Amino acid sequence: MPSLAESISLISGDRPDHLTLQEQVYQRIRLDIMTGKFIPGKSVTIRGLAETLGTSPMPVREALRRLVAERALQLLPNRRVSVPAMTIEKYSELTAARVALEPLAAERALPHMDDAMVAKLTRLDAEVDEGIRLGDVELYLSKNLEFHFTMYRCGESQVIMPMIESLWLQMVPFLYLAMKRKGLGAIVDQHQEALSAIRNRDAAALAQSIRLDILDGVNRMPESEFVEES
Amino acid sequence: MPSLAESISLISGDRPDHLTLQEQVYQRIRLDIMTGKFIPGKSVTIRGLAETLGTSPMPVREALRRLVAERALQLLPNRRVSVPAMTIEKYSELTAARVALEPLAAERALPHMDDAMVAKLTRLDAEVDEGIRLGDVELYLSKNLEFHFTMYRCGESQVIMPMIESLWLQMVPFLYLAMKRKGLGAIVDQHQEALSAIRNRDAAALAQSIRLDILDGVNRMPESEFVEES
DNA sequence: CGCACCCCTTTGTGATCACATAATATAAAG
DNA sequence: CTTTATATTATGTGATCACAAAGGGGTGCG
Repeated sequence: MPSLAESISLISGDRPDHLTLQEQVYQRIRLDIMTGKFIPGKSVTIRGLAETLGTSPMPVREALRRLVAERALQLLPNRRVSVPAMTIEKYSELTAARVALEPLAAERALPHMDDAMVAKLTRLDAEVDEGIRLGDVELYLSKNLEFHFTMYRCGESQVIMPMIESLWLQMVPFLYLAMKRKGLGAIVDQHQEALSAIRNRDAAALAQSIRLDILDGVNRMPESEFVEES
Repeated sequence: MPSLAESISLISGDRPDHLTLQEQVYQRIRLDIMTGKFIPGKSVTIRGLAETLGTSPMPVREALRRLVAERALQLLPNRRVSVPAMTIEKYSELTAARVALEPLAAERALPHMDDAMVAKLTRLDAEVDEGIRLGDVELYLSKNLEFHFTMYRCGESQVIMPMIESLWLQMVPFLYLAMKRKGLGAIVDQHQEALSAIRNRDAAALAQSIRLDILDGVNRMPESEFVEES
């Protein structure tokens, strides 16, 4: 199991006891989506996936429907599903929504973060840097995801977290493919600033560092990566 | 078909051509949820709903799963689904998320609103006031929903709108029951302020009026309406 | 009177089948 | 060779069945 799979499993309810088949299928398909295994626009079929995964069409059906509801997949007018293509408009919307919600999640998490959590986040940030240094897209994306979600989860937000998860579910597949094609480049983040804001118990500074972290990473996306229309 | 039904159908894709059975079942169950037809915490069964709606369990199954993904229903550890009870923490989170997203949606919609839209919103606001004056919960909730969603939809936001829809889906059932029990009272809103901000093309003023509109309505909720824990 | 055990029912999950529709390949006509 | 018409296949949707697990109820024992 690749490293990205473990990190992605941080998203949304990982209840090991609750291992219904459709849940496993859901996790697997979601991982495949986030690591660019499906070509955007090309429709995925229930029976095809069922045969690949060695199950009946039933669990696949429910997993696909759930992923459509979470906006990781789109329902075409033909009733078929596919990975949606990324447009500039959608990307800017995703960014705007992230800027609106993630600083909020970080602020709500701050009171619940102790020294051990700061240490854990510091370690994760080091691994993010390692990924950047090596140009390892999987490592970078997985550890960056872990950094953000580990932080936000401290807030125990039952409403805001699922929304952030949905946003990443829509954003990551595109980032994965774009970075795989263009390389990581000289990515900068605001993790250090966020960490020192946490240590100082400075909610405003933390929120601001998260805002900048999102916008920093985003503005480096060349236009050539997007498709034309919705 | 009651008035609330038509307004609620403003939420999420209403494609009349696309009338698969599970879609109709979904719309119907969603309406029942928002009008308090299910007791929070009491589990709803697939077969029970199927019998009530006169279909096989299949479409109900998919509709329920979709509503769970949209957070209108919750999945209990027993694999059963129920309308989640409202807690103070959840309500404050819903409010925070609304304050974060809805002003954003309004700002994005502003450039696309013409005089006809202002006239339509003015008419809807009058109907909202009528609902308040009559103490008609259904009328108030449906027209208030229409007012907000008609405005936000002008922005053609494909990412932010579904998130706002999910928030209302979680909020409205609770409001419905609380207002039915306690009455509308002297509800105040910021619709007039929003309308004049639109006429002046003042994005900041519009965003602020939406913020206040959300917080105004929210702070009037007595604590006695909530349940104890999550 | 309270509590544990057992039986019957209900329920969610997964598999299989049937059908209508959309997609694709094939063939015929220009 | 292109294009249109046709036939064949593939696909989503809905229904039904099988099964294991959870719920509920009643009885017997402590």
